[in-house]
Amino acid sequence: MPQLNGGGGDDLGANDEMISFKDEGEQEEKISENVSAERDLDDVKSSLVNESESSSDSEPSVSKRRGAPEPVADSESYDKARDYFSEALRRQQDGGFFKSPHYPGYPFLMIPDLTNPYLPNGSLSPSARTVRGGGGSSHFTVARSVRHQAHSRYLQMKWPLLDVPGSAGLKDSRTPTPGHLQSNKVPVVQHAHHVHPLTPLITYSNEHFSPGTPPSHLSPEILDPKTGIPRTPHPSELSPYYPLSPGAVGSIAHPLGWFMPQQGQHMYSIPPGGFRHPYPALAMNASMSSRFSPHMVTPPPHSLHQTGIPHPAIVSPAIKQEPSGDNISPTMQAKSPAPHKKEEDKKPHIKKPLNAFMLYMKEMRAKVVAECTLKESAAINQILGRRWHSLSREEQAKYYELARKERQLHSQLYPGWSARDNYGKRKKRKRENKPDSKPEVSNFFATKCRSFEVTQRFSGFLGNKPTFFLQIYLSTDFSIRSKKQCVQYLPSEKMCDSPASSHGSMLDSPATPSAALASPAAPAATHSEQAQPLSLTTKPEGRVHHRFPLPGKASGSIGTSGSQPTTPILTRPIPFTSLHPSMLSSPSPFHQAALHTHHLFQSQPLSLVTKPTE
DNA sequence: TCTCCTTTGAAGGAC
DNA sequence: GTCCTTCAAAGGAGA
Repeated sequence: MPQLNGGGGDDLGANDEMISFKDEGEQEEKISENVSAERDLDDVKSSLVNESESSSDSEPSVSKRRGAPEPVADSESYDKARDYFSEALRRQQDGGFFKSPHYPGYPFLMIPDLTNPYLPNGSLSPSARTVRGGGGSSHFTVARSVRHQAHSRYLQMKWPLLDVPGSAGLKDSRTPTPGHLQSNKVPVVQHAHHVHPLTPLITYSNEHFSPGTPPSHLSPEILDPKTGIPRTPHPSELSPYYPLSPGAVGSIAHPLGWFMPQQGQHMYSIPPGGFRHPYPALAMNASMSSRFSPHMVTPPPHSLHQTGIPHPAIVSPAIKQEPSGDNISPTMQAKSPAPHKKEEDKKPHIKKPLNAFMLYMKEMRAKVVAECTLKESAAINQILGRRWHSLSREEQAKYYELARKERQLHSQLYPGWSARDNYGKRKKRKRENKPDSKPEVSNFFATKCRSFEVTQRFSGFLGNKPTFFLQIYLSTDFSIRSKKQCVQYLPSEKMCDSPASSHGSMLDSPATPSAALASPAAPAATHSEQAQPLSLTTKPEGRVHHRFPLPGKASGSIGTSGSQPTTPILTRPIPFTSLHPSMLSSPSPFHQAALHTHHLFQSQPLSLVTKPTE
């Protein structure tokens, strides 16, 4: 019998896409933030719900839910969910995936949200970017779904807590209940800050920061839920290498913070032999008194080079060859007309200030490399991305604050600089990949998504009610993909991965509450241990799990980490054809699949995985 | 030598 | 207002 435990493994096809549905632990106040998003999709829902509309009156409104979040879990609700799944499956099989009102070519799944009054529809994303388009209503969690950045694509869904009534109707009697759940009835919501039993090398703990940083769940409001701007943490929470003063423009840096290796390293790459400080000239001019103080962040243009040391954010061939080159401010250069191409080429390249994640990466990369013995940055970045999501609010807030300071200083140093200035300055990108990006995504489901498979899995208990996740596999055909595949997570990397999973899954990162706190615009769910209905989000996991190597792409798709074994991460999804006969009572294959796989009981969030059509 | 991969976030342009 | 694209870092890998 196929299993879907992320901890085990199934080398998903090179084009597989996986979506992890995680418990975000969102608070009910988040619901109000998503009302607008829900409205935006009302028309779509209304066109899909049909008969379900008639029963909508019985469903709690958003406001009601906000005021009196009371889980609704009964057989009728589940029947509705089943019907909606059936409808979703039917439409999908008909080639008519749900269409986004904003991007008609972008499909999304509409998942009934019948049981989770806490569900902050639309606030599911680990990043603000992926939140867009999300939404839902008291009936639905609309999961929109396609993100395409560069060549990464993943579905995005949000799944309500599927609270099976009494666990009688649907819960398979064969589904064993984990002993620890039976004993204490504690929801098996694995929060990211829980140390993974197999991950002793987690490095993003408070050890890097102030030792007194309280647990995130004790101070869950460090990010402004409205503005998304992280609240300035207490200085004691901040990295000693990036001391920040709350509310102050400037701050007193560690006198030698810029000179310290590793954690105190510069923010911008510099030529070999360069100065290891983000703003060396300023640091020297200011005698290291204040790295960000206003009096020093607006130096005269020529001061940038008066020391002969280039700004680390400036990368120019001239600087690389002649560090003491011209004295013209890069801003002035950027603004000055460039009649000749050669002159343009000589313009210093003022790099973008690093964002919070980049700062985090810069700091943690070395550790991850050391711990995981990985060298490929793509793989390292995947791990870092996971860890980033596993960070507590406070920890992430530190980097957001750092990034904010960096941007502030950068803008003051180069007031005329625009990120647009760097467009096209990087190594020539393959423009040929650009046109196919959106069309590929737009037609992705219509042409490549053949079917999907669902596995319902026991998650744990909320109170005394069993909860379940769904794991959905989308059958797709990614033969159109031609890009080189990056390395996948491999078993040996598990030791380096985030402790998101309670069972070693590298795919699901279950119950990572930081899914919503990756961005300051998406305040994190708390790490609260209180029993909240599980809301599920998605993660772009699938690309790193390759089940089927693509023709001509095998080298880059499976086990490209050299010595890394190629043990599959996920087991093979359950095909419809393998459904147990006893589970085929429902007319809906979707339902059948859900029922059939119900006996799988691992404490794992819903995951949506696409697989290539064989 | 150049580009891709891979991650998240910020910024700017397009609509 | 929303969405998309690009770039920031990193270094191995492939073309």
